[in-house]
Amino acid sequence: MNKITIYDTLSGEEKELTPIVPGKIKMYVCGPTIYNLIHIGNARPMIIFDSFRRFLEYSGYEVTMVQNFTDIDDKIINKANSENVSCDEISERYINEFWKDSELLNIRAPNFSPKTTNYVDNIIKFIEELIKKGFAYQSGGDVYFRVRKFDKYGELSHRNIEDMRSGSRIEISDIKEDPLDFALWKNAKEGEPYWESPWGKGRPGWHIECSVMSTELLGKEFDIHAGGNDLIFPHHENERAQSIALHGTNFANYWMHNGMIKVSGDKMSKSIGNIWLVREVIKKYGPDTLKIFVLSKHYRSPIDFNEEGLEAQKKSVDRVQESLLSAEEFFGGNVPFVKHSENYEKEKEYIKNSLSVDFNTPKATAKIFDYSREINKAITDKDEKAVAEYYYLIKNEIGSIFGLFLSTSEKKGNKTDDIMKIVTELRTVLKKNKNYELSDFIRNKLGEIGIEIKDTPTGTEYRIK
RNA sequence: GGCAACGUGGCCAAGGGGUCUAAGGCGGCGGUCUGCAAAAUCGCUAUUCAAGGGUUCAAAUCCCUUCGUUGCCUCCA
Repeated sequence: MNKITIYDTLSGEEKELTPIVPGKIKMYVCGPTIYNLIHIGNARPMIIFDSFRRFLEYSGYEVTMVQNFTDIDDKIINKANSENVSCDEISERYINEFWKDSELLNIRAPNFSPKTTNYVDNIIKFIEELIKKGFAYQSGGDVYFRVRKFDKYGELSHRNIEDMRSGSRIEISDIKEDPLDFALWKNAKEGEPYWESPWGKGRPGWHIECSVMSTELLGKEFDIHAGGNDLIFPHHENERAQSIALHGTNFANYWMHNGMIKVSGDKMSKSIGNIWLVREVIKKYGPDTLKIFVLSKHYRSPIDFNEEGLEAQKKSVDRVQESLLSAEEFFGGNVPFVKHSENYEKEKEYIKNSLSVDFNTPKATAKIFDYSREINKAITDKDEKAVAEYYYLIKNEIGSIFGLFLSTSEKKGNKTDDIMKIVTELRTVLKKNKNYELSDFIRNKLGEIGIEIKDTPTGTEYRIK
């Protein structure tokens, strides 16, 4: 297996990936709170970590991936109240929609997709243990984590407790022993959903769910914990504190965090209201465009999102799709498999090596365009072997790692093809008779409805845009 | 105020001590092909990597300072 390095937030450096169990990787990705349709800010970690997981599998690892749904939380309660429906109805609805968007993006489902509300018993037990160990205390109907008792607090987000106090934006509360303490269990207010617990009716705090579900599904110590970098503090810091306090293990050995998507300088966020829904973007630009747009930037850098950028990306993706389609037509439908040449293996190595250094997807995706050009050249040269080789480098190597270019040829319907054949023949006759006025008229009219005519030396072709 | 990241061509974006007169994409310019067009293809489009110092035989890459941008410190992917 090739050496893979990734940047680890905790140590602040690139580290070689060494799994706890050789050949196996267990990873936990923080999923969304499901109170709305997902936007492309939510989609970035989905795209990145789905690809990373596929890359690990491509590299020979057996991967167990967990991504949770937070299905109980203030925002869900608010949404439910505003629509006058139950929280369950809200979370079920948006989980459903989440899967639709995932599928549109060609994102594989994780091995486990746990929901917080299914783990309340485990959460209660976890909290009880923390209380027994002195890391948590009850105050009224709430339970809090005693931050100062955990001496590693702040390690992950690289900050120290004293700095945080001087910031003094932390609310002072007389029910907490210390302003830094955070809630493990929240007392239920009037009209809120609740579960029975040793501390009365209430619900889990935000951070505890991930500690519990990761432990239940992956064990007390696992390999990779991932999510957006806005979760580093407080969410991941708190998760880590709870888990290490209770189990004494390292919890997660590697912390991966993706950068934010910004819109003209601001972070894309539901609370600011500058969001782009995944399904809107896909409808307008297609899944491959969105994915390559995301993957052509390094996952830790911020991305500035704008339509011009997507527009440019779409053009590049259309060109690739065009060449794949041409390759299929070149072989009359199906591109035959060919024995991997030395060159093919060399290219595979290049892709693998690029992705093995802190998952450098921009370097790998750049290859798509090189291969696309090679396909076009090979078609011109009638080099069957090369056409097939570069076709499969895109489709089966890069495509399988990133979930790209799954379907190329379904843009044409059967009847459309028949009609177009007639139109094409008509134009050929017209052109033979030098009736360019009429043949151009047909071409222009078709162009207006999005059918592009191309008169090539070998005959007339068309594309539906 | 504290912590962290970043500043590469007109725009997006890799590279992270020598193979960099810097990959790839978008755009632009020119050639080939074509009745014309589109597509394709070929060539050109950063002696330069925010600015100023320093280390080194050698820096876009390391160090310092300044300027600028962003994220986190409160729910957030």
